[in-house]
Amino acid sequence: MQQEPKWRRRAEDRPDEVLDAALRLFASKGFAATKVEDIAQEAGLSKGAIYRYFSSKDEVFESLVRRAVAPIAEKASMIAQTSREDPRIVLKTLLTIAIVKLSDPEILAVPRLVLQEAGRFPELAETYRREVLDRGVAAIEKIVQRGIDEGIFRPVNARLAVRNVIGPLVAHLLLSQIFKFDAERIDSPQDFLESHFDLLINGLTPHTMGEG
Amino acid sequence: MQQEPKWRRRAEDRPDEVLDAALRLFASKGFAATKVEDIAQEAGLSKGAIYRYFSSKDEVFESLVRRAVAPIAEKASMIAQTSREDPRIVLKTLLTIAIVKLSDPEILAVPRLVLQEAGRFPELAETYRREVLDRGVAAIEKIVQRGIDEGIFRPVNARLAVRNVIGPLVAHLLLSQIFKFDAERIDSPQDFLESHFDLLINGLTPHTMGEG
DNA sequence: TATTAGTAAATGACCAGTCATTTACTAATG
DNA sequence: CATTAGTAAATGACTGGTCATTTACTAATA
Repeated sequence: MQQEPKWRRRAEDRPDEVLDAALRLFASKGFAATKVEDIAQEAGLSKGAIYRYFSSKDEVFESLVRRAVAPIAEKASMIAQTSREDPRIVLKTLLTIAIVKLSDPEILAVPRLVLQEAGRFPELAETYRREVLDRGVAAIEKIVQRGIDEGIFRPVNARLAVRNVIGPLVAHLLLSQIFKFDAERIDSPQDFLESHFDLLINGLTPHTMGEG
Repeated sequence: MQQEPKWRRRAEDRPDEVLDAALRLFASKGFAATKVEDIAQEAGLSKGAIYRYFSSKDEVFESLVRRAVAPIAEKASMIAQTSREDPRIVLKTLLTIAIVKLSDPEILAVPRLVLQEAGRFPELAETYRREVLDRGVAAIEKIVQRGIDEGIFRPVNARLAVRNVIGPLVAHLLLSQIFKFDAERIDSPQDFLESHFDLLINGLTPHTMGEG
């Protein structure tokens, strides 16, 4: 009888599988604490085989980040030339998408890792800043500015207001995902989003009566 | 002629000096990439001497964090039973203090490190959450709640609103300090603070006319 | 069979932690 | 006060283990 082969040649799929495995491990244990052998095992491969596809452990990490960055960068650019809809709706849509995506630990892992390892991989951090942060921030700034121009928002500094849009989201993720803050009380993403959006829009809205 | 001694016995000062040195190095290169020998050199000591004061590299890190946490925990507790002043003023004062402190990279380094190494030091992260985050968040929540009770703020969910108070600050630090975002354009802490406070208070203020 | 994906074992750099030894300081004693 | 015995602080060479990377070989497949 013919034996099943002990392993198969699957050169096409290997690189992505290695990156998937590495992401899972880096996310839970961090870059330094993850051995190349761990990655190999998680990917169902031998250690040596990793080096057929990646020249070093560092390169695994860099590839990982670049793979994740590419689609985000595209999406952010599209948002920039966004629809003519009410900017309040656009903001809420964006925030909803962002919180849904980032509530998945696997997705949150990449920005977390970039942040974590920014010291050891300054070029990578720079790439991430340029491809993701710059574009994302620019997109939001544009939306806020349009709201101001259309008289829907007060004439605030749009660039600085961006921090008020994304900040609470970051804080929420930091507290709930990373510091396991309030793990018992259930602050659902929906509740948070409602609260944040309410405060944000109320803060941006011109209230024609002067302050007391 | 009498030689200067090659070293001096200064057992009193050593531990703090070691922690100072470690903080500087951990902050710039991260925990894993910092060798015990590096710390020793930075502290003007030999590697072996480190082990007279700390039983391991891990313990150096833990001591470092605990030393930094203690005074913050105290301060946060005091803020909780805060004055009867206008909660808007109290919030602005708090935010001002926070941004001034955290704009010093040496001070920001500790929460950054805790965040970075939360995976490898779960107990430490837990301690930090309990001693710093829980108390800080509770203090801010109390202030917001008082504002609501006194009719100065709208009846929002105070616990969730905390994220809108601290979030933009976190985002600002993340962008400016860590990702060197906008390093060329000068978004001074003051400008940011003004913008944030304006949006925050406007968001919290009840505007008696109904919307639209 | 030639080529290439893959394995498993070897290599060597690196580094946390140890320890035998040296040096600075202190206190007892004449 | 001078000598010296005692002790704590500090050194730096060394060790043992851990990995990232390399190499020598083997199995799959075109």
